[in-house]
Amino acid sequence: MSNQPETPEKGKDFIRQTIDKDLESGAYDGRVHTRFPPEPNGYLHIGHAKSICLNFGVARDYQGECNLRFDDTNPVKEDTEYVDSIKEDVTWLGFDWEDRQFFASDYYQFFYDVAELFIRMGKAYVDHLSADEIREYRGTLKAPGKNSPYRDRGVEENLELFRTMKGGGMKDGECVLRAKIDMAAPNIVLRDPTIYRIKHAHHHRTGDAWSIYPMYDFAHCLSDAHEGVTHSICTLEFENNRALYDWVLDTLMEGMKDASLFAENPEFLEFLKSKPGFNARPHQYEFARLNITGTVLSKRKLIQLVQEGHVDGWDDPRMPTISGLRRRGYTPESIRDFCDRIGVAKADSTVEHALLESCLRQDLNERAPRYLGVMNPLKVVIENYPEDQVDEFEMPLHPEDESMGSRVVPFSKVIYIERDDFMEEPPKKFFRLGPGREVRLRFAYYVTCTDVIKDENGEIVELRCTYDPETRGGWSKDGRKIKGTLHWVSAEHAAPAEVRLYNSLFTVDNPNAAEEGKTFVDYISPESKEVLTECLVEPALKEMKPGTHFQFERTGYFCADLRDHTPGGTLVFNRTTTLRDTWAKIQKQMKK
RNA sequence: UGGGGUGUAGCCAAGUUGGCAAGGCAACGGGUUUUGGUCCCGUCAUUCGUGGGUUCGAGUCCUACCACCCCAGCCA
Repeated sequence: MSNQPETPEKGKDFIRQTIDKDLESGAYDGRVHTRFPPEPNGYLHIGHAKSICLNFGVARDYQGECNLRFDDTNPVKEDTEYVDSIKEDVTWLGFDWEDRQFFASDYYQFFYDVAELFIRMGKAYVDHLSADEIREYRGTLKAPGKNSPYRDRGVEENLELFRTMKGGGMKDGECVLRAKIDMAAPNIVLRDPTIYRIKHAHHHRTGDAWSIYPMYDFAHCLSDAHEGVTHSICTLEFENNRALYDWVLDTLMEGMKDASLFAENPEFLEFLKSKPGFNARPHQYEFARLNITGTVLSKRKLIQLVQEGHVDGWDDPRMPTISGLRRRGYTPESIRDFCDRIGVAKADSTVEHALLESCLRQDLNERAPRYLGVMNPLKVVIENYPEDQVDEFEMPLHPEDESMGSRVVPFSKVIYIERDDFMEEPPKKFFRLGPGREVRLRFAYYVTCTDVIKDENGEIVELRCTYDPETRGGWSKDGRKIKGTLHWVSAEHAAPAEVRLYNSLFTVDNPNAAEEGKTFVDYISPESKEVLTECLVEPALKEMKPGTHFQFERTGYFCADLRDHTPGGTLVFNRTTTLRDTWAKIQKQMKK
């Protein structure tokens, strides 16, 4: 990966600007340390890719480090299936956390020790109010809350209760540990937030060792500091939580000043002092999460699509998940380029899907080898071509990159062309094949249509043509102008293939904004997936490896399916995206 | 008693000591082309949410408004 910014003159995003200032002022002794902190409760999607590129990108740009940390503080939602997929996706995107793979659950004992410290400091208490009561006592957005009757329990009582919670001696929901801050705080996050709750649940890593689990706000900042993270980057919806992030860390650092609080546990104080993160603490910065037109990017909605069977799993090529994009044929390079181009800012925004496609096409145009494949075959017999003759044409795999080499494509008397490339009554701007017209067969010959054969329903079933032997290779000495060039396959040599055409999953730009009585699933497009089973492709594709990217000339970019394609067996190709199609654009304009 | 944020072109987004509105995508013209692809050239903000003010000069400073987003989980 290049360390050179693509456009050096482009202004840095606000996070990098902040880091520049920190570096200038000597903060963190010049260290830059970030982390990507997914909760292992779902698959990663392209919104996560933005965060991954930011966090790992910042570390790369400043010769710092970026940790992979699984934020697993809620055992009922999390599973190892997700940690495996997350690791695979981050790696596939091209990032490396080296030996810094962590879990919040690695720090459970540490969190617990901090909680006891807070109790000793009089900064936390066990509350026996029910969940409903806590909500009532919290007040509203505009009205202050009121103190819990348990708020002023003594340190010893709190300690004993908290230890009972930990020891499993209480039922789920019986009580919680709360931070003692301010029930009248204008920021609701600060109204004595819950920091520990009781859950007798099996954790994917710690098993049944714990019956209490810390809340995000308590665990996250402590994890950051524990790992020596300097810049903790998250999305906008956590802006309000920053006050609590700061409170927890500042309270801990305040506590570190009083050695008497550590009388029972002096080595804990030493441990804290030895960690840079508890001396120069991390700070949180928030950026706007990614939205893209024509798709949904919320975990809840993505799960719903999978569970209700609207798509064929997390890696369905229509899904905006990393695994879905991968299977669709997106490259990591194109996704990284996209993340670079959209920028990082604080304004809520929705990026047009066209930008993602543009990044994709730019990358694939450079690297995808070209092949010939016919989606909807129309038989063509070349009447003056010798019965048993087979021509072999050597065709370049890439028109602008000779180093990619070439392949040989056989040609014979009976070929297939694309049905859309023939019109019996062509309009003015159509310059493909029609009765009496001459076109070029790519890298082969010029052919002229002499006859159209139809079945009893009037359906065109076959074309008769003649070819000009003087145009071998697809070029004529006499300088004859040929407007159209068609792709083709030799009937005798072609391989059958299944091609899956994918379009936008939704019919509207913003499926999230559903009308009265509808939800986003009501906007799923019936045309999002179309399976073509009668396709014919050139023989070179028979041995293609799953996951290979290529272009069917004049049709689009494709990818051999990761699951269903077998070299030498069933050929299955996914359409990653179409080529830019000015003919389609002209057709649209003509309809108007 | 509400608090926290954000408004620059159709979509992203630079713009940081006030000095004459980057770039990308899209769109639209034109050229090249054995892919209606690619590539190349050109057009696309007299104005920065709105109104006042300060100043020789304001997207940048002051002020008053407006719009949108987030927050009342024992989710993250």
